Amino acid sequence: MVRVIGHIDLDYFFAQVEEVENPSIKGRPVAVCVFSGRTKDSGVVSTANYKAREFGVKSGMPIVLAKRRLEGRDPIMIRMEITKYEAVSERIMELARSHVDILEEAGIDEAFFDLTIGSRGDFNSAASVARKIKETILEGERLTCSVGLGRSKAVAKLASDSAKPGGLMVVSPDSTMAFMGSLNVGNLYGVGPKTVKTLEGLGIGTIAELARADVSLLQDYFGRKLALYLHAAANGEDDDPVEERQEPTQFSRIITLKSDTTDAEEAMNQLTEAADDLRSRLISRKTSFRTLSAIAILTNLSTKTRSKTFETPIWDLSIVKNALADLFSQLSDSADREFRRVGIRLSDLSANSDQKSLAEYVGEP
DNA sequence: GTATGCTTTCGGC
DNA sequence: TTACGGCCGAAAGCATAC
Repeated sequence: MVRVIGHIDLDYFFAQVEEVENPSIKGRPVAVCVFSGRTKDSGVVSTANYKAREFGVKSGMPIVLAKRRLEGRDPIMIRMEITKYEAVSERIMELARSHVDILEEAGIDEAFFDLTIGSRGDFNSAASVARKIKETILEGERLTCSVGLGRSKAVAKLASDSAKPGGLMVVSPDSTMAFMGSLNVGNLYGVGPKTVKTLEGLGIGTIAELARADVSLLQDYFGRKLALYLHAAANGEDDDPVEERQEPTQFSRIITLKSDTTDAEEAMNQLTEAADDLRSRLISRKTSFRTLSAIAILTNLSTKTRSKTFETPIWDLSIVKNALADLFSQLSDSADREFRRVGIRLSDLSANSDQKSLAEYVGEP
C-alpha cells in the first residue's frame, strides 16, 4: 500500500502571529527576537517575516546585525512571547488533527500527518483535504501555512518547503524523483550543513546522486542507521511512520550570563530561577527524571555537557543540588574557556500516570 | 554478534 | 569589523552483558 503522507508548516510562524495580533505592522519588516539581557540588543532573531528576509534578515542572526540590515526601513523588532505562540499552535494542531488519520507534531509550527486511510490512497482526494485544512486555519486563526503531500515524510517535508509560502504541493509517487532529484541534499529532512559537507567530499551534491550512491560507502561515513535512512529518503522510500507524539522526553532551561565566568558556583547561583521553573514543571506534569545534565555554552559558542543518571526516578530537583554542582565543576575543569551561557536539562522522564497507579492497585488486598 | 544503557554531540526551528 | 537563544528530539560513541 502506498502511503499518503503530508507535512504542514505555518509560514514564518511567530512573526505571522504578531502580524495577526497587530495588522498595522503588515508590509513592514518584522523580526521576532530573543533578547538575552546581556546588553541592550544582545540576542538573536528567532523569526523574520518575508519583508525582513528581503533584506537578508533570518533566524539565528544577531539582533544588532539585523537592526543594521533594516536601518531606515521602518522595522519592527518584537520580543518573543513563546506562551502566546504555544496557545495558537495548540488550537491549530487540533484543527488539523480533526481532518486526518494521524497527526505528529514536529515542533511548534509544523506537523506530519497520515491520510492513507482517509484518502483511500488517492492523492487527489488527499489534496482536497489539504486545501480544507488550509482554509480552516485561515478562517479560524487568520494564518497561512504551506502544505506538502508525498509518499513519505521526507518527500512531504520537501514538498511543503517548495510550497512556501502559503502553497500546496502535491508530489504523487510517480513524480517523486522528477520532483526532488535535482534538489540539493541539504534540502532533505535531517541533513544539516555537516552532513552536506561530508557528502560533498564524496562527490554527492543532489538528491538523485545520493539516491544512486553506494550504501556501504555511506555507512563508512555516517554509520549504518543514518546511511540507510539517507539512501531511502533520497529514493523517496523512507518508511518512517507518522506517530502521535507522546509526552516530552526532556525538559531544559538555559540562560545567558550577564558576563562570562569560569566559576562553577557562580554559574549555579545564576540558575536558581531556571531550577525553580524546572521544579514546577516536574510538579505540574507529575513527572520524574533519572538523568540530570549541566549545560555550558563557552565563550567561543561551543557547547559542553556533563550528565549523571540516577538509579531511581527523582521527583524533586532540589535533592540533587549537590550532584548538579558537581557536574558544573566537572565542566569548569574540562573547559579551557569561560562559560557564556549555562543551563540544566532533565531527561529520562517518566510520568506518574494516575490511571496506571489505579490499575496497579486493582486486585491488591 | 546483538541488545541495552548511559553520555555527549548534533541538527532543526 | 564583530556581533550570537532557548529550546527540542535523535543518534553517535562507548561500555557492558549475554
